[in-house]
Amino acid sequence: MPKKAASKKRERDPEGTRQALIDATVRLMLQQGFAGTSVDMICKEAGMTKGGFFHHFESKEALGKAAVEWWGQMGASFYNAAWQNTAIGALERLHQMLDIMSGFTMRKDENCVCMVGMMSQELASTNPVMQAACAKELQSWNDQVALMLAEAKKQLKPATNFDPKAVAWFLNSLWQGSMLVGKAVDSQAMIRANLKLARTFVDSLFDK
Amino acid sequence: MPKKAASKKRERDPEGTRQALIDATVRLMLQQGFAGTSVDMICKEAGMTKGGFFHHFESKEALGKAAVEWWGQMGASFYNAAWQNTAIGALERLHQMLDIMSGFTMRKDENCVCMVGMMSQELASTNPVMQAACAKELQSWNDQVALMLAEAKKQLKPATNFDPKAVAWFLNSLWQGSMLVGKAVDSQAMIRANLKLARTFVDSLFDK
DNA sequence: TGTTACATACCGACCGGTTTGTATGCCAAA
DNA sequence: TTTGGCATACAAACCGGTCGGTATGTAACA
Repeated sequence: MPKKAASKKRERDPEGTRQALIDATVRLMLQQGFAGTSVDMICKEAGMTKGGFFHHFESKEALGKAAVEWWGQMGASFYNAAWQNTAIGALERLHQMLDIMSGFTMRKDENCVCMVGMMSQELASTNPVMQAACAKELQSWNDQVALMLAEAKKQLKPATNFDPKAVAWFLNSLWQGSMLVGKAVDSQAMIRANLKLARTFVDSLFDK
Repeated sequence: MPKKAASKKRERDPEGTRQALIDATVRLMLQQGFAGTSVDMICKEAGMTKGGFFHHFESKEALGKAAVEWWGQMGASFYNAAWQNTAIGALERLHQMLDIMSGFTMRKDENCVCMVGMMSQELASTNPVMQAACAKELQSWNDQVALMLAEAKKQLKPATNFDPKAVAWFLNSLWQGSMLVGKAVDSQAMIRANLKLARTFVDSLFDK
């Protein structure tokens, strides 16, 4: 969403340059992590020089934060197809979300990995700024899922009482862990199998 | 286990020095990750100099591999209390394992984190040596859990048929993801809640 | 037992290259 | 003519790893 209407053809496109830097960061850090990715590499990947980079971001950390936030928005825009689907019941929405997640494992030449999970694992215990940024994204994902679970509880008979937020954290953790383990054992099929089991777990929360 | 009886007092202790380097590595990398931890820092932490370090390990990567392997042995020695407990049934052994995992969240001044998970997340996609080392540890954990699940299947009536290995990967992923998310949102209680839900999930695989 | 010969454990200076970040200046758009 | 976007050049610290040297232990042999 550009702040000014891009009516004229712009030769200079600071907003685009900034986004190009974020895109390059995501691409590289998803492969190599934060510390393993240098500002020089990011600049090269984005077709930019260091001076230009530091014009847009005051530090590497600030860029990392921006990249995590962008990843969160990006993700939400995918998940919204399920989250906002008021045409179907809450449990079906959860199913649809799991299908979307499964879809992430199907892309050719692109592994199913998460920027938030990677930055959390690497930086959460030493970098408060990045930790807060990651926690925020995980929180908001969780809130959405908990919302659906709470709604499903109203629409259906829960088999036993359960805490929507706790179950959401369960699914959140499973998802992050699946991507982590999937990368190590190099199996996207395992991630899909996990999501299938997650579906039966969610179903088992409700009667019938 | 020294090769020769240590009857005399030894001033030099290469085995101990090597282990001290591994210990220091685990301590530091658990906080800062692989790339975020320099060889100099490790040497300082272990009270050793760089020259000495490279006498014991040919590279930083070799040390990382050794640290991951040591972590795997360390973990197995904890889990064995459950894995090898032939006095109880397989499902009870699974319960006991989940309790052990829960215990990891209770330690003061020590977060519940995993060396294997951290190295996987950071290095699996760029460093084949570390990826293989991590995959091996995750595999062997999984094999042990799958074994218990298969045995439980024989001892009890499964509610529905399930694949022990797939369920083991599910639990493995949940466990890794719980530690990851727990670090980001700074909540060991959430990890414990996840493990409790894992227990009900495992129980739901069997009738009654 | 004393001596010689050698292997092992360890030290710390040093190397080339890379790191994040800065200082400065050019050039096009407003 | 001013301002903002970007490039060039540079700084100072730090990186993994090497190297020459020393201290310590062991084995063979006289």
